[in-house]
Amino acid sequence: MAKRFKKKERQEKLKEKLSEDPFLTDEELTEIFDVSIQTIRLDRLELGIPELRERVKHVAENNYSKVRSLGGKEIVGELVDLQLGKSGISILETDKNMAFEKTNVIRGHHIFAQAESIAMAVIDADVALTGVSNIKYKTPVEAGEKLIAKAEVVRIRGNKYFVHVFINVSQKQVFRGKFILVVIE
Amino acid sequence: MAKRFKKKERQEKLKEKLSEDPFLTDEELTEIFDVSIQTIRLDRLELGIPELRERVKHVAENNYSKVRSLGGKEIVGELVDLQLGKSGISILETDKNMAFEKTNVIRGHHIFAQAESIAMAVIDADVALTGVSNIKYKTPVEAGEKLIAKAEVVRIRGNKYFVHVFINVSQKQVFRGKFILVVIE
DNA sequence: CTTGAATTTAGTACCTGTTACTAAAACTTA
DNA sequence: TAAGTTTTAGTAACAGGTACTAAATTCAAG
Repeated sequence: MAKRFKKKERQEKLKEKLSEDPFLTDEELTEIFDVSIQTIRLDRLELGIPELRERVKHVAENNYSKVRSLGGKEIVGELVDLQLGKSGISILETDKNMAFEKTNVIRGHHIFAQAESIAMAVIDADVALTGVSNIKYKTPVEAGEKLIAKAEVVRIRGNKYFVHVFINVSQKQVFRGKFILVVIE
Repeated sequence: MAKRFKKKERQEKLKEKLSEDPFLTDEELTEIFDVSIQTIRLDRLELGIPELRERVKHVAENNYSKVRSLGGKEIVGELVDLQLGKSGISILETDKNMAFEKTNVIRGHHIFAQAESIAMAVIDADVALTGVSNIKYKTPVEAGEKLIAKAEVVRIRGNKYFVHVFINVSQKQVFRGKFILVVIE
């Protein structure tokens, strides 16, 4: 990696490199492009690319909230109504990060995660999800649409809870699922 | 926030604070606990908590790969075998981040995401997930276990693909699901 | 009340990865 | 060859630290 490009080409490659790996220091870039560190800095300045620490911080910040809302301990979506043991409603605002790039369609597991987590929220206990059946994605959801999930406990048998979840986007149903949750004592 | 604690209590709170918000500088912590910056540093040293930049970097690094594997464009899990239009196998190493804190049981949507994404991978096209049925989580998966997902295309009808996915943990089946995928032209 | 240990504070030198700035050198191109 | 562009060199300063030494303060027990 010691080929010398001229300015424009180098700056293109620089952008590319940094979007691939935002963790590269100016010094490491020096070696990649075989120019002085000043040149790298001028390039970053011209391209409006912030310094390493800022880049890392952005990656961290973006994903910090993402992790909290998908994979974190909190429920996916915002809980707006809850009658413990009976029913609950949550709202999830979708965005581009949850969608396929080309089609802008929300990835299924985000919808599933909302459904799963509202189902668990209505049961106030340590719960294991052991069975789900009869899931249906009725229509694709686009980034930006607001998902409203309603969960209802329909039957309790021993430590097993049967919960139905329906998700709507402005009156139109986009998802339904029947969950079987097992409470762990 | 200017109450003075003694060492042990302060260190407990410090750990808590930083796990809530790892972006706090020593200086900000000084204000929170109303002690000198040296004390904060001693505390971090004793508790083995790295400096701000390291913390931010860790958040960024963790999520950089996490986002690529959950929510990102790539598939969830590692693709180890693929016969396009027919079948595929992926492996997902689970960890604590994917699990419930108390029970150490992997959250359902991670398993679902792996299943969904291997199902989509076997169909080489822009695909929308419109229907899933007959999902079953047979046994809870614990953090650290390795999930092996096998997907198989069982029927094609027009632009609809019927895919079965089975996920095993060391021979034992933990999940099965039937997906209906619609190819977008 | 005093002595000794634990705890906290103060201060210095040094580190990394930078910004901001000045100035010189090296190459293009007319 | 002169002028302009691009690159390099070098300096001071900054944030957010580490690592270390030493002094001041607090606390507990005799």
